[in-house]
Amino acid sequence: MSAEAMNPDLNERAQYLLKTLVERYIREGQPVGSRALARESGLDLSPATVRNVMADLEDLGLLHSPHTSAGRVPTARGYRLFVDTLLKLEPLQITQVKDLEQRFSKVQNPATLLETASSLLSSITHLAGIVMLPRQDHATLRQVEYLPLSENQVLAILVVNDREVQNRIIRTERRYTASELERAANYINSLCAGKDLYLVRERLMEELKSAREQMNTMMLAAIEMADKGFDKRPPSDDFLVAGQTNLMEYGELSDVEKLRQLFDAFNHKRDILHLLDQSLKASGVQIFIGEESGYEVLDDCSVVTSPYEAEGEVLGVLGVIGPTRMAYDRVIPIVDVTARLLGAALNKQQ
Amino acid sequence: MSAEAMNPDLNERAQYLLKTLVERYIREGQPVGSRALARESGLDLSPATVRNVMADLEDLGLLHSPHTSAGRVPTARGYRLFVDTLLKLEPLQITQVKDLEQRFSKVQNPATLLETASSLLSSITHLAGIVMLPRQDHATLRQVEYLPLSENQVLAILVVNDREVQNRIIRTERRYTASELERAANYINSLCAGKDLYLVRERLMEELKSAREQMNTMMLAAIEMADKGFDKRPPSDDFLVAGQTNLMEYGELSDVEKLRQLFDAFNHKRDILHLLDQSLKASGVQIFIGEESGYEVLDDCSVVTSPYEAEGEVLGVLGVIGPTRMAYDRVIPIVDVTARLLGAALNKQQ
DNA sequence: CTTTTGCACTCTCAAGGGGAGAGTGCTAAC
DNA sequence: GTTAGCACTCTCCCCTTGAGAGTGCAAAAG
Repeated sequence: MSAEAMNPDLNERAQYLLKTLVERYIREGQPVGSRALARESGLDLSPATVRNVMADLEDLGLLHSPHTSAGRVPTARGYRLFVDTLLKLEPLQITQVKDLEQRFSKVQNPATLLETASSLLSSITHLAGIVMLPRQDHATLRQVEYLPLSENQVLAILVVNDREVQNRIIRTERRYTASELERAANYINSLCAGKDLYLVRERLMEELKSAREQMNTMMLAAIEMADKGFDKRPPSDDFLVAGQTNLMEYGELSDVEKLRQLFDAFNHKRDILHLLDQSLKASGVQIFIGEESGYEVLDDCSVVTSPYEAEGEVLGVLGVIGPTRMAYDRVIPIVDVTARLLGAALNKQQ
Repeated sequence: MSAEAMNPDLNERAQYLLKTLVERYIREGQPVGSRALARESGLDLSPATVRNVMADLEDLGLLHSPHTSAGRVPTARGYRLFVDTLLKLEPLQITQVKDLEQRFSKVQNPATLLETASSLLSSITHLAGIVMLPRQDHATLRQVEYLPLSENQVLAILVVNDREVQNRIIRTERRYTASELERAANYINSLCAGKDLYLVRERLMEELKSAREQMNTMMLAAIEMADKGFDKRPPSDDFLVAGQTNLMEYGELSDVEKLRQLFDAFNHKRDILHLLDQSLKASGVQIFIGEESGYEVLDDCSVVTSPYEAEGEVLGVLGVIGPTRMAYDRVIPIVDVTARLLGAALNKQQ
C-alpha cells in the first residue's frame, strides 16, 4: 500500500515535509520558510522546490501564511493530519513512569488524588492540567446515616459508589431523636442499599403517595429525610484546573484579552465541560485541535484528554489544555499514562 | 485643633489638593498634571501655584513623577495618608445592603456561603475577592460517628465547631462490626464532646499509655479510631479567590509578567496567607497599600480585608485584592458590610 | 516532467527623526 | 504669597527608511 493511498494527493515527500514543518513550528513557534525547511528536512532539495510543495500543502488547507512574506504555519487540519498519521509518539522513560507512580502512591485520600493528577499534568507538560471529577450521574447508594445537629437540623451522610462521602444538612420540621434517626437510616439502608440514588428517591416518594394513610411516624420521618437528603446535589466543583499560569508562557496566548477569555472559560466551565463530556464517551486519548473544539475561546488551543477508570468503570476525564503548537509527541503519552495511573491509584485506595 | 496639628507640614489646602489628586488618579488612571488639578480642585488657583504645592508634596514622599514631564501619581505613603485622614467613605445604599442580604440568605450550606461571599465581593467591586476559610486551629469536637466501609476501612465523621463536617477514611488493622464502632463512638462522644480536637487526641493517647494493660478491646478500638481520625488534617483549601480576571481590566496590571506572578501567588498562597493571618488579629477593616504588604508580588496592589465572625468568635478573613488605585471609598464599606453579612448568615445557618 | 536558478515583489520589523502635546522648574513681576 | 512667562524635557505618535525574510513566477537546466 503506497503512501498516496493513505493520504490522496499527498506523496511521501510532501508528508515528510509537512511533518518536519510542524515539528519545527512546535519547537520554535515561528512561521517556517522554505529555506529553513529545506535545510532542516535534510532532503537535499532547493528552497524553490520546497516552496512548490508548500504551495500544494497550502492549497490542501494544511498550511497557512500569516502574510505574504512570512513562512508558513500549520492549520488545524494540518495538525490533525500530523497527529493522526505522521506523529511518532515519544514513549515515556520507565524511570519517568516509576516516578509518576510513586508520586501517586504517596497521596492519601481520593480527593487529593485528583488534585495531584491535575498538578502533575500541569507541571510535567507545562500546560494547564484539567481533571473532571467523577460524575454523579449513576450514584449508587451504599449506606446512609443521620446525625441530629440542632433543633431542626439533621446531618445526612451518604456513602455513595462505595467510596465517596457526601454530607448534606437537612432542615426538618421538628426535632428528631437519635434513635428515630437511626431507625430511619436502617429502614432506608435495608430498602435501598446498592440502588441508584435517584431511583431510590422516586421509589420512596411513590411509597409515600400510595400508602400515606397507614404510614407510621417512623416511615414518615424516613421519607422526609430521604426526600431532602437525596435531592439533586448542586453540580459544583465539576473539574479542577492546575497551572493556568503555564499558559502565559506561550507567545500566542500572551495577548491579555485572549487570556482573559480563557480564564473566564475556566471559571464558567460550560464550554470546557461539554468538551470533556464528549471525551468521556470515547475511550483512549482524544485530541481536539483549535477550532475543532467548536468553542471560540479555544480557537488557538488544543485539548488532549483521556478517560480514567477504576474497576472497569469510567469515572471521569483528565487531560491538558494548551496552545495548538504543544509538543503532542510528549503530551499524548503523558496524558495516557497519567489516566492509567490515576485509575490504578483509585483502585488501590478503594 | 488645626489641620496642621494633625498632619504636620501639611496645610489644609495641600491636603485638599492631595485628596483631589488621588481621587482623580483613581478615577482616570493617568498621572495628574498641575493644570488639570487646578481646574478640578475648584480652588481658583493658577497651575503654577498648584505646581509649588505638588513639589512640596513630592518632597514629603506623598507624590511621585513617573518622569520629568508627566503629571504626578500618589505613592504608597500618599495613598496611606489619603485613606487614613482624607477619605470620605461612600456608605452603601440601604437597597444595596438589602440586596446583599438577600443573596446571602438564598445560600444553603456553609461551604457555598463562603464561595458566595467571595464572588459577591468580586462582582461588586470588580476586583479579586478572597475569603479565608475558618481556621482549624481550635476545632472543637461536637460529635463523632464511625461507619464501616470495607474490610479494613472505616469512615470517620467528625462534626466540628457545631457546624462543620469532616470526613476521614481510616485504615484499620482488622474489621470492626457496626456495633463495635458505635460503642467506640459513644465512648469518645461522652468523653470528649465540646473539647478541643487536638487536646482530645493527646488525652486519649495518655490514657492508652497509662492503662494499656487493663484496656479492653472496645477501648482499644476507640483509641485506634481516635488516633487516626483526629490526626492533623492537611491544610488544604486555605482560601478562595473569585474574579481574578477582573484584575486584567486594569492597565497597570495588564503586563503579562506581572499578572503571571500574581496568579502564581494566588496558586501558591503563602504570601497572601500571611497577610490574611495578620488581618485576622486586628478587628475591623484593614488596608495594605502597595509595598506595605511586604511582598513584592503585591507591589502595585492593595489589599482590603475584614475579619468575619459568628457568635462572637472570629472565624476567618475576607476581602479583595486590586490595584493600588482602587476606589477605596466604595470598596471599604463593601468589604465591611460583606464581612458582617457573612457572619450573620453563618450564625443563622448554625 | 521535475527541479533549479534568478529576479522582482511584498511584507514585517526595528531604528531613527521630527513635531505635537503635556508638564515641569525657575525667575521675575504683581 | 501668588502668578505669568518661558525655556526645557519628556513621551508619544507618525512617518520614513532600510534590512531581512520569504514568496511567486518564468525561464533554464537536468
